[in-house]
Amino acid sequence: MAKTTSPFGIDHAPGAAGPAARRVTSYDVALLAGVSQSAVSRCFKPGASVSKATYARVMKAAASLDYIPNAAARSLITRRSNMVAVLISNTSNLHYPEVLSALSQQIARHGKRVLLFSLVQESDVGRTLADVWQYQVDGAISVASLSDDQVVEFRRRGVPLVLLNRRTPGQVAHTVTCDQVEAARALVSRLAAAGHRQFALIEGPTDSIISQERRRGAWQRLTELGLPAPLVVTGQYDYASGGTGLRDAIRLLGRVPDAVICASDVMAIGCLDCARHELGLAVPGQLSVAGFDAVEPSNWLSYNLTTLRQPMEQMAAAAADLLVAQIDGRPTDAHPRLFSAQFIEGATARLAPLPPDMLAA
Amino acid sequence: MAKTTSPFGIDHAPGAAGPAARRVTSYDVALLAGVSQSAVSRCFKPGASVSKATYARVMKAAASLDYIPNAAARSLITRRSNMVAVLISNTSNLHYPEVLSALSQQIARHGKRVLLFSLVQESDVGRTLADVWQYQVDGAISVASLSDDQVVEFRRRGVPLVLLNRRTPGQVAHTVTCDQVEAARALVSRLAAAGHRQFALIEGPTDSIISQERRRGAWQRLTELGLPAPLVVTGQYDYASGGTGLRDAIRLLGRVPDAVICASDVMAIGCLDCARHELGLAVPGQLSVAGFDAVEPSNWLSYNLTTLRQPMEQMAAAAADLLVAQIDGRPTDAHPRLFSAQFIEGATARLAPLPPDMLAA
DNA sequence: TTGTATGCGTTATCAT
DNA sequence: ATGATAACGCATACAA
Repeated sequence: MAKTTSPFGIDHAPGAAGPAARRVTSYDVALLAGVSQSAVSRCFKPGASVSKATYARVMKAAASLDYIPNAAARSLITRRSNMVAVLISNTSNLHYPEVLSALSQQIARHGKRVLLFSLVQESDVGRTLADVWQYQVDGAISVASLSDDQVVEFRRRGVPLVLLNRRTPGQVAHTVTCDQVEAARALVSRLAAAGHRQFALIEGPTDSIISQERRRGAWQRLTELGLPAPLVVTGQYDYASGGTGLRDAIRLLGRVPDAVICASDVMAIGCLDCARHELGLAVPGQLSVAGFDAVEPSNWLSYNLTTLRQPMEQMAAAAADLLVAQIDGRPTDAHPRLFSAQFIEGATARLAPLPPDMLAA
Repeated sequence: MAKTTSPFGIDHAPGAAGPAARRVTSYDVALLAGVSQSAVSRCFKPGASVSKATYARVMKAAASLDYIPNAAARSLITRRSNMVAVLISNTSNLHYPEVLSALSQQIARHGKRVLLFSLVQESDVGRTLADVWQYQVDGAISVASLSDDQVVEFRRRGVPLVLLNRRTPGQVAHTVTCDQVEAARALVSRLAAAGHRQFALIEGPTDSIISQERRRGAWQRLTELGLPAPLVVTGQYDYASGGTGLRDAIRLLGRVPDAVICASDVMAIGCLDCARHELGLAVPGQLSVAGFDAVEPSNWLSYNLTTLRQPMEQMAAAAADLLVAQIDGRPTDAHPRLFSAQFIEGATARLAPLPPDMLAA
């Protein structure tokens, strides 16, 4: 605690910091407290059998030595690292901050920590997985798409896995998702009821399952309502894709569509800006625009976007709970946790009030 | 790899997943390869002394057994966990995603992984620190403010530390920062040169050092230029603070200021939206607005904000390099890594071209 | 309740 | 280049 007197308030270049003064172990504490090492160990295990007296002496000694149990050593014997791997890619993940901080909070509630595997591309999972095994994580939450083989490998290695907002092609795994099909259907229903007929969809990358489901839902509902097939263009979930998507749609369609549904808010915002500032279109006067995710900017005055919010907090909590249940060996049924998106009316789409049963359609 | 035939493609509830089939160890590999366990160990250590022949046999055996070294056991003896703690709060950190993914990439370049300590409040550091010690991380990067005592504790425990975009009150630590004073000065210079006289500053939380430096720089330069003192109001770095900040400023000032400098882009955007959509002010006609950070939305057509970009990629790389240098015991001088912000002209502030020497002032 | 002894899976040391 | 052996720091079964 003593402050030094060098001009920098630092003795040496910090980091030289004394050649790693031997670490304080439970033996040191035991010696000082006059008990055995196992007694010390027990004192740090909640619900162990220790007398008040020794507990007090041990804790006092521990405090005076600044003793803190070594998680590496502990995990070697307990086979619990208290770490959870989170696989996530920033590029294809729209609410990286919300998801990650929500996950981190929820995982911390269970006394575990997030070991972050941040992918540049979602397709980098393969190369990353070997690292995941090394670190002996207790489980993993993937916000990136996994192949069947990868899911199987988790199972084979006995590492519990939960997919958040992703699905696997074939293999069944524990998943926490938001019902994208239902959300897209509800959106189309509302727009159709307000008189929109010609739709355009600006999608995410073709391999994005979420985007596929959103398209499927929209398509389904349009068909049911007997409306013309939507024009579909592909984007990258980013701002620029919204603008180019709109231009492409108009060109291919030979006219301005009645409504554009974008697979992400950021694309919807790009579309909106392009419509208003570049094409001079009135939104929602001449064109309705809707997005997905309810990211923060969608709520800003300049946009006030019509969108659908996923209950991310709850989903993160569900994912953490589900994972920890598996880790603890508690029975966990395989059925997917499915949440519903919340419709945010916004002001970028012309909407008519609807009978409630239609909303659920 | 064999797929099962149950209706779910799953044998049991996944996660039951067989009672933790005994882990494959280096002994198993040694046995299969017909060598000693130490031979196996050496094969996984880069630059160890192994013959081509045994290396091949070991690797083959390892592959067939799916062997992967156990990081917990390794770190116990090597005293290297290959994990770096990252302390960051999402609320007070404006570019959480950029920072975090940049840090993760850069740390991965050094063969290490990020153990995430996501704080709800920056002030939660204290409670979090005990966890950091437990996990035996090789070092830490803090994007949250640390007290002097906390910095000292890192040193005492021999855990290398780098502060990213933060400083400590007294203690000197390794820091990577962006020169906020210079940035604010440059901004004021440009605005003053274009004729703005009455400034308002919408700041971040009073304990935010970054915000303090930005104010100091702005104030300094205004004084030098003989301009009236700016009106200062405090916000929370969020969207709403921008609007309320602007209203307060106008009320306290009795008029609309010539220019508002916001301590974050998000506040600047809030200010902008309030000015245009609620107060009906023309920006930059009647009012100039500028922000800091160049977050993605600042670049969107609806805003096109005048702001200053911090070179986050480079800063993250510098932080990672600096930390790893300390971890590896390489000499590291204590002088802070100071980056310069890049001026983004945008279209929300009336600007006049300036002689280049004035920009540096 | 407490202490003794053993093992977790690896790397490091030291012979050979 | 290779193998035996000793740590690393802790938790646990068992004896006391």
